[in-house]
Amino acid sequence: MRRPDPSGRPTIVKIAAALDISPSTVSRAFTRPELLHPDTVAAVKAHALEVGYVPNQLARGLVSGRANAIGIVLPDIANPFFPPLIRSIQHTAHESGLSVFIADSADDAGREQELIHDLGPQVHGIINISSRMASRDLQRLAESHNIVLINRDIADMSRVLVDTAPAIAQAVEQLTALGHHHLAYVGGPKASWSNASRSKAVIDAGRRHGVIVDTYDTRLGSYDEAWEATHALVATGATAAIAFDDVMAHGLLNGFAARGVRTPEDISIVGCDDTLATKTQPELTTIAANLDETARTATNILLAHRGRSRVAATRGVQTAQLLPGGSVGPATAVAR
Amino acid sequence: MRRPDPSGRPTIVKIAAALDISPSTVSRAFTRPELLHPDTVAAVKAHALEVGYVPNQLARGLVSGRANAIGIVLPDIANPFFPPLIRSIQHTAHESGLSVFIADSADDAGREQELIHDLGPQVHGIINISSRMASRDLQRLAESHNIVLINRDIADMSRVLVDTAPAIAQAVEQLTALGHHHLAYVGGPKASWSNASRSKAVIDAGRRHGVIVDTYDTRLGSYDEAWEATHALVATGATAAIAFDDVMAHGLLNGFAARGVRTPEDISIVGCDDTLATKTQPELTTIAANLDETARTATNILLAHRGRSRVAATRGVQTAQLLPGGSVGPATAVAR
DNA sequence: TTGAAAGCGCTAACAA
DNA sequence: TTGTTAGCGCTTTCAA
Repeated sequence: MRRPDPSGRPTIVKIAAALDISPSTVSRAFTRPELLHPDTVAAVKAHALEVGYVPNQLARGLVSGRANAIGIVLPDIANPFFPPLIRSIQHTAHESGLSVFIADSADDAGREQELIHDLGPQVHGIINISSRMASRDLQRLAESHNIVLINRDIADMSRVLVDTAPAIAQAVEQLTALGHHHLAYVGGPKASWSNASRSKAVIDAGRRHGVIVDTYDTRLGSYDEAWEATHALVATGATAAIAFDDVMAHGLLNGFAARGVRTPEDISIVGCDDTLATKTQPELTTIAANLDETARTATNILLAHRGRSRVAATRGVQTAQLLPGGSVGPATAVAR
Repeated sequence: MRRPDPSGRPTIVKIAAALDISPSTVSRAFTRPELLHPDTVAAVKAHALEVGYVPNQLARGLVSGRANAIGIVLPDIANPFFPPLIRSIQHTAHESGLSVFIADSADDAGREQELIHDLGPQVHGIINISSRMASRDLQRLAESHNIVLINRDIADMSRVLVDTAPAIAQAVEQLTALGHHHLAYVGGPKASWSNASRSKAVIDAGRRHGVIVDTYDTRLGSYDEAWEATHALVATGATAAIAFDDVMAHGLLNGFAARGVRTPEDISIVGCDDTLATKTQPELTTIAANLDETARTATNILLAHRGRSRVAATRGVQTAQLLPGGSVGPATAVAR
């Protein structure tokens, strides 16, 4: 493997020397071509292409104090909810000529804080998805960093939220109409705003319709925890379960099946996030939002804030929709 | 939102001035503390912590010509095979104080080439996973970039391969022992080395055991394509299908089910990659490798090559294992 | 429309 | 063990 020695890589100065013009002119050909004579721009670009010139983003960034990049900080890349968001953020950033750093905090709030602290000063801004940090810590970081949150609602911070409450209310309403009087909410990660928000939505809707709502907390919000929870759930007499997300709903589906409890005949299940709804049997009834739009909005807010201080915080909301599948049915008269 | 103005952020020079020492001493306190008097190091670190100093990676990188970062380039972040790899790479890099850029080529070889070309010069190296590029283009890029491939086998380039061939041979052997004489391989992405390698493994093993092997090509290797393929498959008389990956195996499973073909009673299915094997019904028989190890190996090779030119190419192999599930059973005597 | 020169924050010879 | 100095590649005043 051969790599050019440091002096081999084309630079603005070398291009300038080759064309017998000044380095600033070469620089302007890329950054402010409208200031230059079109012929000059053309000549520079042609030569640059020929020698394979790639602008050194480090040197560029050193002047402005920021790399030509943004960062994404999230709890766990492997959760299927995140990759589509990452992809959209990356594509949006790429359109603005920005690269994307990614950092996975392994569900650890301390690690998350450290990552933002270290990465923050190097980039134009950070999109922090499903943050596990305490609000006051986030607010403190926001004093010195450009941060946009996704699925975390903190006053005075810019954020884009996927609002699942209306769809959850609708799901509860449909369930009660189908004769379900005893629901369970199987919760996700403790420190997750989405979980708090969904939990509240189920409880509120349950109260409005006068039905019982049990809440099952989990530590991580994993498939396995949901699967295990079915052991306790079968004993309670609940006829419908709303899960934090599709992964957990899938755990419920399979856990119940392993115990001989059929979906939707014996138990109705509602998921969330639409990560694999159409792939289960029966297909999950779930709740979906436009994640592409969510990601683009967050990225655009971030870029709008870039370099400016004292920007008013923005609050964007994407309302999620209930997607009927085959995992919801009428409550059975027979108590189990 | 308040962000420090450019002059507000602490720098090495400011710390040096405050402590009345030279900037190089401050620099060394972070990079080569063993050269300094312990008291000096302590004083610098204490002050740095107090004023919230974060080293400017851009300036650091400008000197060496490379950012303190590596890049990951892959076809599609949302494919469940990749996120665990990304996570491991990121954690390994973090241990070496490196950040990670991520770039998704949207399955487009041209885009991939562009991403490597633009990102390459800025980083210590690039891990290119499941590359879709032509070999000669990759080789050309490797002349001027530090690249480590995962799941792409090109002579003279460093690479880490997940070898699924032995496990596939074993699967074919088990299937024939169970009376299957007509197999189908449902292929993945056209430009994928893994697909070519798996396809060949199935065909070779089939030949050795004297059984028929049909091959079904797809464009993207998606769940939907696999689902659709079951329409054609039911007519062929094949009693077992080996899919490119678990996502496609899942598509087969559900597609067959929708057509009243039961797994494993009527059809046996083998997946690959272990992305959701335990979550299907029945649980998929699949093929798994140690991805964590794969990612660490690739990252370590990359870091070992960093900054050095003319390094001998390394070829690492992770051998995948067959994981028996419930989706394989004896061939039925009844032809469908 | 172009050029000259200073400087972004840091590291790394070289000197002391 | 610490200081001095030059310079990484680029942008950006200021001047022409």
